Amino acid sequence: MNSRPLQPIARESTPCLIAAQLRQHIAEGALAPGEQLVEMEIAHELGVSRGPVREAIQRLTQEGLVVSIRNKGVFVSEFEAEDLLDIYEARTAVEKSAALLLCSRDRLRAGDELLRCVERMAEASTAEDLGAMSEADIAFHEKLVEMAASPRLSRMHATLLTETRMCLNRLEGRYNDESIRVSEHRGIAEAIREGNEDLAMRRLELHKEDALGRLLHLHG
Amino acid sequence: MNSRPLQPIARESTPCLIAAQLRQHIAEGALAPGEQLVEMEIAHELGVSRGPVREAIQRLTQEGLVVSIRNKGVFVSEFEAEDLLDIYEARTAVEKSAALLLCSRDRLRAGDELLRCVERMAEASTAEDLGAMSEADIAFHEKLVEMAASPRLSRMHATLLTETRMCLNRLEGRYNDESIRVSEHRGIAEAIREGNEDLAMRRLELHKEDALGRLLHLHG
DNA sequence: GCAATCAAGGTTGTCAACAATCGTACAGTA
DNA sequence: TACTGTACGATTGTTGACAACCTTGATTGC
Repeated sequence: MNSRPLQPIARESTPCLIAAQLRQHIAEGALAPGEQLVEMEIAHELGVSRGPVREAIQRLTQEGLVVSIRNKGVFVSEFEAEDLLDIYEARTAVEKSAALLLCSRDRLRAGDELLRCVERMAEASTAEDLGAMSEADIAFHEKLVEMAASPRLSRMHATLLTETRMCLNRLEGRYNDESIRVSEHRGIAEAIREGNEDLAMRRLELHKEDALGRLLHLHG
Repeated sequence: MNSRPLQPIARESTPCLIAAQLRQHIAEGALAPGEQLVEMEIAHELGVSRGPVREAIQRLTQEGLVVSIRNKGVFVSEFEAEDLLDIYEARTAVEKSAALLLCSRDRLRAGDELLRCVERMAEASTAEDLGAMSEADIAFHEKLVEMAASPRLSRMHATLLTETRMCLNRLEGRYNDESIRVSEHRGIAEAIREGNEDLAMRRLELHKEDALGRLLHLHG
């Protein structure tokens, strides 16, 4: 059944693996905003030298997940209300563009795939599993952009999604209208499936404002 | 007259300076697509060790300006027709979002500022200075996003602009309807100044398709 | 003539040590 | 008491050397 029995081996480089691990820790909140990342510490913990660690941290710096202060250290970024606005603004910009591409190319297949993501959200919602809920939420947006098959949009989106995860961590379990959250996503998926560009745009815009409303309400 | 007599000093780090220099060389075409960048060579040329150079190159890799092949080397990215589509798609996504922000915030000031950029384009056009023309073109788009005051949109856009520069280099002096190019930009600026969101969107979309049409015509 | 093998060269990947810089605590002085 | 100067600790910034790896070309055997 395996169409490609032998896949080209391409084990990722050490810095890449380290960066992925750190990224996940930050997204999950294991490394809290404001916390310092010490090169030597991480290096010792992973059993490698400072070089690869330094390279990994530098990637996170460029992604904006951590900020580096010369001769002082690197720290996990802290988000202000301003940043929340910016993250969601940028993310929506990318997703709108992706949705437009899908509408004019893969409508049906994309719509169905997204509806499948919505189903997983609904399941998590009825199970009242908030962690799975957030994961499914993220997965929906990831899929949306991924299917647009635009390397640059995807790359920009990946960073924004990590930042979104960081935001969602902060309000984990603190908001409760999960049904709205599910139906919003379903609305977007259906609009794309129907190829109704204007509707998809409006619903993505609404989704952004809704999420921001919730986040800023908790933040302020 | 000086409101801030003492500005906080913040000289950029060595890798940052190196990256900027390499980026410019790539954008200008001094480092042609496909060409190899050898760490040791660059290090020796700049009088530093491989460390900072490596860090700078790594930034360019993450920006997608160069591709790195393990144990072989890093090479300036080569663009296929597919990439041209992707670059302009992503760039327009960012610029549309920026334009919307400007429409609902800074309309008049932004519009005027952009019209000033258009003036510089027009001057370059009458002087038939194609280099200045391209620079003014880029400056217009840079200003557009910069004024939206969104750090994330700006960061994404910066990379896309460098890639755009690389594209424009290839057709320098090979297309001639400069008046259309100027009027397209003027149209976008005016739509923003008037706060006409729909019109601005349509004109940005048109601008993208026009540019792509020219580029792909020369490419294929 | 052709294929497989082997060696050489070059490039990146990794490492440990050293230098530069910054923040802080503490003592000294007006 | 408040301010200045100084020494210390910690962290990053930088360097040169070494190891791993891939590519390439020549050489050998068939």
